[in-house]
Amino acid sequence: MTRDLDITLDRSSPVPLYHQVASAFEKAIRDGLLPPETKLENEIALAKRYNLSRPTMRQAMDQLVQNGLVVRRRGVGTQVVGAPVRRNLRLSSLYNDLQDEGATPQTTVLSLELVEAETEIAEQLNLTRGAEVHHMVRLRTVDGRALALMENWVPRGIADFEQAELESDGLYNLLRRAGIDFRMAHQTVGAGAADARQAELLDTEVGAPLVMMDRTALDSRGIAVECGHHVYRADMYSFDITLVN
Amino acid sequence: MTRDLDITLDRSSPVPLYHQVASAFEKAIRDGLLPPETKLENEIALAKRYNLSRPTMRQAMDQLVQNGLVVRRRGVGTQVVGAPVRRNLRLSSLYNDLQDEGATPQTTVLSLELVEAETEIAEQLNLTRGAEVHHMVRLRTVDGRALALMENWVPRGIADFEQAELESDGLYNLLRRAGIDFRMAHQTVGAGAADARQAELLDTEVGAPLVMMDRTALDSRGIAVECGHHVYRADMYSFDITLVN
DNA sequence: CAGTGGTCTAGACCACATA
DNA sequence: ATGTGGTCTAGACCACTGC
Repeated sequence: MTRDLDITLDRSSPVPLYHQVASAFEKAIRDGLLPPETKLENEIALAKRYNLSRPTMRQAMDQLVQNGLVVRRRGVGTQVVGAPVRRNLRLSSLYNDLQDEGATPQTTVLSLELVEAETEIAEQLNLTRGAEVHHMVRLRTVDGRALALMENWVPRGIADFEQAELESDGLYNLLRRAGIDFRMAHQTVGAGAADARQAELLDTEVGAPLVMMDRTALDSRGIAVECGHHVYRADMYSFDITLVN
Repeated sequence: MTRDLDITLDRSSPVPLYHQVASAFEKAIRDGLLPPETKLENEIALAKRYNLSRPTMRQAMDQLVQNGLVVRRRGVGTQVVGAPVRRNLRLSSLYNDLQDEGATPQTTVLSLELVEAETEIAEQLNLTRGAEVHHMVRLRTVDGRALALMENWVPRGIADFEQAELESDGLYNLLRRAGIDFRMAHQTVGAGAADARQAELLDTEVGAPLVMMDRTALDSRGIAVECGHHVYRADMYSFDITLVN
């Protein structure tokens, strides 16, 4: 049934106990120590085993459920899911595949300027029209092959931008270093055909299918701090989503 | 600051208290009673106000956070998010728009048969190759306009399929009625170009951009019960995603 | 410093699934 | 009948934020 995981808890660590436990289980599942469909001990026994209260143990299990690693059934128990994230049917997530193989992504800044927000952007960022925003266009390549064309807007005053930093660390790392605490993002994923400019930059044909993604990111105050419009070559990128409940 | 929401709790209801509270707040936020950036009372006061313990009140707030309606900051408080889900930048979620306007979606079953699973499908559903699966192809239209071509597979023995039921109620409702308790789904969203068959059925041109989605759905036992490959006209459909944390 | 959310405890009762 | 997860209580201490 359940092997006895050898979990060592550090009660003086700043890492919450439920997170320490959840991480240990997560690792065990990913490493195959707890194979698919394995039934876990019940929550009370687990709590006792690791000297935790039941609510704390439950919080750990909640995290596993949220991450799609286990499934709970009332009156029955908790099991490791039978079907881990599988590779795609017809869609190729080539970029991820490349990453796994140690390919080197590179980013080139095509444009970086301070502009007045158009109506659409102002709405996205909850600004008055004409407010100043940083606008940047970047091209991402992997092993020299064009992957994505990324256009982003950030309200003035949130951070300073330098081309070199943007190219070496990425937009999100730069913003995080500027003190932004991301909490939420709304994304829309669709498709479209490449226009002349996109086709040239992405080294493909006019009319070629592209994955299109729009995003608005909010910080810990619930305020929009960034929005972006990204297009990816359809043969090199796709989005993976796991829904729970 | 916080208006006093008039929430009536039914302690004898099978609906959990935290869910009753969360639903009331959710409605208040969506109705504009609690405008964006409104600061809520602290958790202890709220618990007291509604005669709940703090953990129960917290569970309610957790649900609001998870749904992207409020943001919490330690030492500061809880606020309604400043940027509710906005309309798209360049992507048009036309299908949703049509739905809002009361358009009538319709489904036609193009094919429905019991076949032996190909390797790819068998892997998706965690079956041995050659196991029998129901295979169906459906065309969805909205107000007579072609929207999506949907191909799905379900292991034999899970449910019985009838064309009429599939067209009137949809696949998921049919499976739910057969006792399937969906818990989790892995989705991959990408793009591609229409081939001849897709172009004809979706009333578009060969090479036209399509949104492509692959999905595997798991039930409460964590076992794969359905997988599908759907393609949508790019000018009529996109996926909305809200990420938290 | 005061106020907030984040974590944790030690129980309790209930609804549901399975035998 | 038994065992499971689902819910709920009434506290406690801590870490962080802002004044």
